[in-house]
Amino acid sequence: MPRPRLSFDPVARAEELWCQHWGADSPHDAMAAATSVMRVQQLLLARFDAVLKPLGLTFARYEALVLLVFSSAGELPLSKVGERLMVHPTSVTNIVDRLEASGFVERVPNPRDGRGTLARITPSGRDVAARATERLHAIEFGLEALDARQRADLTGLLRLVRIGAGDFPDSRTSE
Amino acid sequence: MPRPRLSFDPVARAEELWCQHWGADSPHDAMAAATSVMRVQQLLLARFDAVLKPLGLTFARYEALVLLVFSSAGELPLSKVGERLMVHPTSVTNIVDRLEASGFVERVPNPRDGRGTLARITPSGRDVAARATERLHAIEFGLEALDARQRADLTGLLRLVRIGAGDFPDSRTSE
DNA sequence: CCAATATCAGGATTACTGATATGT
DNA sequence: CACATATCAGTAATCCTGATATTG
Repeated sequence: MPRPRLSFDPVARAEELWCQHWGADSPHDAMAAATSVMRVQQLLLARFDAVLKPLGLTFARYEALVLLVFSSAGELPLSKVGERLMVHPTSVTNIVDRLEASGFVERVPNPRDGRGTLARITPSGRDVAARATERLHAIEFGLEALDARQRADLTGLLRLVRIGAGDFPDSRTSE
Repeated sequence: MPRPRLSFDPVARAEELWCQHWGADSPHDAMAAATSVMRVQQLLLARFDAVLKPLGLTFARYEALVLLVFSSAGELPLSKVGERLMVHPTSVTNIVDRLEASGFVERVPNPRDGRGTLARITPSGRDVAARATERLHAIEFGLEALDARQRADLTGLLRLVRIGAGDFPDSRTSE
């Protein structure tokens, strides 16, 4: 449905030129794979933000909201939110500010740590999270082009990359 | 080598909770794959920017520089740069501003179109691009965890997603 | 006159640094 | 006192809208 941006595969073209300029012994296959990740992320994020915009959400705020929906009490310390979403503490403050201004979360002091603050999801927040999820389900998170097997393969390959980059420890190794 | 951020796989955890909250018939596999793309992109970009920072480059500027290195004459219209990198015209202006301030590119009027401007790479720009590429090769673009087969598989799967999102037309179809 | 090419002004979002108030 | 948890001020990077001068 979307109009193609280019008349050729930019990743394949780049890999070809890479070999010519920097040698066939360069890790051109890694360059092509990494470039693909970057480009797909751009394409997916653009689609997600377009779908969420009418609801007053960005994808970052949606992720924070879902984290709260999934928590047992509907609330989490801001530090936990930042850790899980890999965002800077000051960015968490900003994101929660916006969500609070929209009435989707509220700040409450952490009863178990006087220094901390909890973000607590509101009924309105749960409602918008459900509607946003519906919309993302409708576009299959931008992955209509992949079948179940391919989605699992993709997740598995990226899982290896995440372990290699220290996202979480590989439970199958003794470390 | 990097210290793990979490003690569990956040993507697997999310997929589990997704089924509990929004049903096993939801496209939870697409959610898991899309979330993996987002997370890997964050991890890779952080590594790339860390490696490029000592050279005075961000990954976005590096990509623009490589585009010029690969062009036959070492120069391209700014509009072409934006198209290829999927960045907004105003962002191209900004990126070229920075590269020009660093002495890595220069602006010259487009002799074939009086409205346009070319970004032309300088000898200094070619030098820093080569050194940056060396550094990225040294970390195998963050994909040390994948072998050649896995890199090709990853690129192939993401190619399907890109075609589905309209990145470029599938040459095997008649359209 | 209409369309394309930058560029600029201004606003929005997120990342980061450094400083700070508070509490463990 | 050292450390952790937000928050704030300020800067940087990028995206976007709208306006503009120039040119095709």
